Order: sequence, then C-alpha cells, then structure tokens
Amino acid sequence: MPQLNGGGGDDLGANDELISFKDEGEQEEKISENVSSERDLDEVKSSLVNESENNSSSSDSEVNWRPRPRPELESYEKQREYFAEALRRQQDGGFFKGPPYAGYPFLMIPDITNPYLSNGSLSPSTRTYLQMKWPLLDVPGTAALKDSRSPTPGHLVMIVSSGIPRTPHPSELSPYYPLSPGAVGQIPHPLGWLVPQHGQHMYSIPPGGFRHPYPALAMNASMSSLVSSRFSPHMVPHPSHGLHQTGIPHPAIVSPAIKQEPNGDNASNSTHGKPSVPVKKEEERKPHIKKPLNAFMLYMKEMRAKVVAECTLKESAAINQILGRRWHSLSREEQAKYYELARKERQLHSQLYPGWSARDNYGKRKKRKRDNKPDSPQESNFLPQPKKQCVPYLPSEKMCDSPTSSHGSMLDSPATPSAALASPAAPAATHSEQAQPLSLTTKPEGRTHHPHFPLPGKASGSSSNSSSSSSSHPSISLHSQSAALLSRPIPFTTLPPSLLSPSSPFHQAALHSHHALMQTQPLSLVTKSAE
DNA sequence: GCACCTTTGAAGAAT
DNA sequence: ATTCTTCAAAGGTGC
Repeated sequence: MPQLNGGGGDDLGANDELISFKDEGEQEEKISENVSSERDLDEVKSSLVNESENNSSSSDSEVNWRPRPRPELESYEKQREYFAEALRRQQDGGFFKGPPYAGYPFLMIPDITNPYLSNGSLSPSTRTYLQMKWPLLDVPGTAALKDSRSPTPGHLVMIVSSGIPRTPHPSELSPYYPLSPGAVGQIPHPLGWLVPQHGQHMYSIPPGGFRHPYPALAMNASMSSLVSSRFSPHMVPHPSHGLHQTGIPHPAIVSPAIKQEPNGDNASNSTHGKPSVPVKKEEERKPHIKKPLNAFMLYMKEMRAKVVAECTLKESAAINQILGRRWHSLSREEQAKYYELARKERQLHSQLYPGWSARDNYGKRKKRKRDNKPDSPQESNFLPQPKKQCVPYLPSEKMCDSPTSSHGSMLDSPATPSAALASPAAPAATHSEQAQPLSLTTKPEGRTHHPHFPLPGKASGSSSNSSSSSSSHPSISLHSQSAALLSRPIPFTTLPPSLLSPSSPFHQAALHSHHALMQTQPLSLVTKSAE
C-alpha cells in the first residue's frame, strides 16, 4: 500500500511514481472521460435500444439518451472534483483519515422532503442526487425503513449546505463504520482512520446481539444526525425495534428479518411484515451480515445516481453496464481509491465480525439460475446465449474514441489497463474502453467469473490470483485468462510504490504484458462478433 | 412477490 | 494451484 507509507506526501500524488502516471495523462483523461462518458451513454443507449427496445423509436430514445447538459450536473462535477482533490490531499496516510473519500460523495437525496418511496425506492422522477453518501449507511429501501435509519433531508441538507464537500474533521467522519468511543475501544481500529469522537453512544446493542454488531457502533455527531435523520419521520415505522431509535444497525447487517422483516427484536415492529415464521427459526438469531462491498460496488453506489441522472435509463442492468464500462475508464488512481476503500472496508468488516465468513451468506439468496451452461451445441460453440446479448459497445464507427486509437483499430491500441499502465501517458480510460467489448460481451459460458485481480495481499492474505507467471503482480501475468484480464485494472495503491515506478519490475512486467496482451486483442473482436 | 438481469470484485468451495 | 460459484447493490422487467 504505497500511500500507506504515510508521512510522505500530502497527497496521492506525493508518490513520485504515481505522479509520473498521473501528471501525464490526467488532464487529458478527464476530458476524455467526460467525452467518453457521453459516448458511453450514447453507445450503451443505442445498443440497448437495439437490443431490447426494437420497438421503441430510436430517434426518440436518442433524444432521451443524449446526456442533457444540466447545471446541477456541472456543479456536481465540480463538487466531485473537489472531493477528489480533497481526497488526494488527505490520502497521505492512506487511511482516509479525513474525508469520506471522494468515492462517496453522494447523498441520494430524494427530493427535499421525502426521499424514499414507500417501498424504499427512490422516486425516479423526483430524486435528486447530492453528494455525500455514507456508503454503508446507505440503507436500502425497505430495510432502511424498517430499520428506521432515516435521516431527514434536513440533515442531509445540513451537510450539503454546510460547505457541501466540506472536508470533515478527521475525527468527524469515518466513511464507513463510525465507531463510538466505546466501540473503538472494543474494536481497535485497524486502520486508524476511525478516530474516537465525541460521538454519543448511538446504538444499543440488541440483547441477543452480535458480537461486534455494527449497531453497536456509534457515529459521530454529524453522522449520527445524518443517519438518524436519514428518513423523514413519518417514514420511520417504529422508533424502537430493538435498536436505538437512531439505531443504525450497520448497513452491512441486514438480518433476514430485517431485509424482509426486521429481526427478532422487531417483534414489536410486526406491522411491517408477516411474521415470516420459518425464516425466524434458523436465521433470526443471526443477523444477516452483508458482505463488504468491493471496489466496484462502492463505485457503483457512488456513480449510479450520476449515471441515472444523465440518462433516462433506469434499468439497473443497463446502468450497470455503463458503470462497468466507466469503471474501466477510470484512471488507475481513481480506481485505486475504491480498491483501497474496499480493502479498508473488508478490514473493518473482519474486525467487526471476526467470525463472519462470506460463506455465511451462501444460500441466503435464491439460487441463481445457472446461466453459464450452454445447453445447445450451438451455444457451446462460443455463441453467446441470447439471454446475455452482446452489447455493441464499440460500434464500428465508434470503435475508438481515444486519441491514441482514433486512427487505428482495436488491434493497434493497448486495450488493457495493463497496457495503459505500460504507457502512463495514455489515459487508462480510452484504452480500457476498448477492452470493454471483451469483458462485457464475451461470456461464452455465461458468467465467466474470472478471478479478477485480487488485491495484492488480499487484505493481508495470499493473493488468490497469484499467477504462475513471474510477474510481480498477479494481474500482469498472462495465462489462459488473459482475455479476462484484459479489462482488469490494477489496484494500484495496493502496490508498493517501488512497483509503481515506470522503471520498476512491475512496470516492466506491465510493458511486457502489454505487448502480449496486444496480441490477444483479436480475441475481443472474435468474442464481440458473437452476437 | 420474487427471480432475473448486469456489472466487478472478494471469498469460499470445488477440482 | 487453479477454476468455479456465490454474493454484494440496484431497480426495472417479466413471470
């Protein structure tokens, strides 16, 4: 974790190696990203229209899709920039000691008074997205309501208005799991970015509580007010269901009962649901502790609102495609923020729930239908199943929207983050976009779940993706999954600074892989053609 | 009402 | 050691 060296620079860029990457491409990248974002929308839009809305008039959709210049979006961008900058400045220690990272700059504030619909979903027509969202306290609809985690818009406004992207006092906000002094005491924060605060003890621990319940975590004043007022009072069913009225069970905790029905203690809260007796039996005891969000999820949470705001599409599947694409178009530094954040979240999560295992959640969801088993010979013949259609992300006329590739085909430009990595001057955005078709459209076997780059060190663990290659970074290796890796960004901040140096072995490896990957490019064409 | 879709990443299970 | 599976968010869609 380069930036964890602390002391060193006062921002991400303090790292010389990082600077070298950043300086060269950042400016252009921002521009290109803006452009590409619009293109993303246009392309995806058109593709989606082509795919699933054949009946809809393309011209109409065209109009709908074209990102409308909005004043609020502009300000949003500025604010976002502000956050990003603030983040950079604060990242010296690497632990986000100050601001909630730029990645969480949103408050999904449904319009001023009533943010959420009764079903917990934001009203698409009225929602207003403001920056500053507390990720893990972003209580999803129903659960939120039932948990009465509901900050009023007023508070939200307070935060927003109090200097919107105000950089919180270091001790003021912990992006994710604010801890009460007591909680902090109990749970030594591994990261150091959670600083005990004047926070009141906001949450009473349910009697049969959790060992390290998020609910036991307290928030600092501002956060608590934020959260406690997350929802307008009338939307809060019952102030008491075992938890403190502000009782913010950690968002990661969604007891089965909570998700569908507030858990055990919520017996009093029965107005909200059927008793759901069967569920109770086995699961009520254990609250459903959600998995910590990974980098992309964090990114999604942040950016979804923006994407939704920019286009008329509301379908999450479509939005997610865009988000996935944008994710790849992020600069390494930007992605690194999310990787780092995700890493911290995992860390904290593991601290809070030492005994928790991802396995605990297995089977909590309905089994997913197997979508990767080709049933017909034809399907097995590399033809994608109709169900997951290839999205023509790279229409022939728009195959390349990066300056470097504008003159060439997909084959002549680095299409991978690794490639981009190899040429710092080239914005990752443009390259990665070219890699998109591959990652997005090719799943000959359905959900080819390639091990993505795992964080090196996997939260202190062994890198699951440790490839057999001699590469110093797992993601650099080229093996049978090279195609899958094409679009994989590298969580840069997880790499030692020395590896980030253009002259480092890592960089060299990247260069090497770049060439190799270039050779794999045709794959993207092949796979893409499969629709 | 619920599963699906769609994305990436992490973790665990399976091979 | 590698590959596969599941889940995390989200909300429209379809059954």
